[in-house]
Amino acid sequence: MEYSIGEFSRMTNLGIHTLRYYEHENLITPKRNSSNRRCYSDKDLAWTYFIKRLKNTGMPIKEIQRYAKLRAEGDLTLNERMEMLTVHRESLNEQIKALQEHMAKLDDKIDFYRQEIERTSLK
Amino acid sequence: MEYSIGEFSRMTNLGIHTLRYYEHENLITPKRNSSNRRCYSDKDLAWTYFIKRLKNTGMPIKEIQRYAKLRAEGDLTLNERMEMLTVHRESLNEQIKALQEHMAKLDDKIDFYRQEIERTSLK
DNA sequence: ATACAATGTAGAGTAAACTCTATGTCAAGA
DNA sequence: TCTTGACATAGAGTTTACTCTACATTGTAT
Repeated sequence: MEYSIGEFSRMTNLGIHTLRYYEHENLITPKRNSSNRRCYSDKDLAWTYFIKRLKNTGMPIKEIQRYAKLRAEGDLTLNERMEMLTVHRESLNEQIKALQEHMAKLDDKIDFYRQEIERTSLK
Repeated sequence: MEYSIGEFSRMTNLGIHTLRYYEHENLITPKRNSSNRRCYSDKDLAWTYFIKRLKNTGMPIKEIQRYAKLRAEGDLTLNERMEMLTVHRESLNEQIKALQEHMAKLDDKIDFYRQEIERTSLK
């Protein structure tokens, strides 16, 4: 299946402007039809979901760009891409650990507040 | 103990400019000495660490500002502050869950790469 | 007394990632 | 044929959170 930018925008929850911006940055590069309209494919869709995943895990556009470039170069870059993902995996792991630690401290603080409120009878 | 902005900057790993910016935004409001220099206290230090924690868990400055304002108003806002932290705790929890899911998908992808590289003998 | 390093303020500049505006093209329905 | 409405490009504007510049004071070591 092929989709217009409007359809694709609805499917991916990315604004039309954002999609054009991503294309400008060489992240998502749909085909064009005879009248120069963008034609997004199902492959573009899967790729877009992956881009969103990288973004949601804190990878900056510049680095996604680098990954996209390797991807466009084909199978010869498989090693390099795997390396990128492995490194990113490690940073994700550290992010999670850090957040869990923050969570524990936050819980301490909330407990402290509970006690304070009890003590000063502000319940 | 009291600290100059330079000392405080080194202790907190926040740039001098950032500290002045935070003061401008009413986040950290140190005392001043007779010649108008900032005097940061140990209380400011603990508070600054907490601010950093909120930031590192994705709370925007605007919201930290709101929290700081309540804090400055004293004990009568304990309830409200605890409420804020409880809500934030929930969002942190969801962040962690989302990251863990992303991690699982990333592992799948890395495995896929490993197989592809094996298959195409690019090792 | 003087140089110089740290600090003060006000305001401009930066980077990332969008987001919007102006203007133009084109296919399809009334 | 005329008018929408979706799409096109180029470039300007926005938001967040700093970060830096220019210039004036002040504290301290020589």
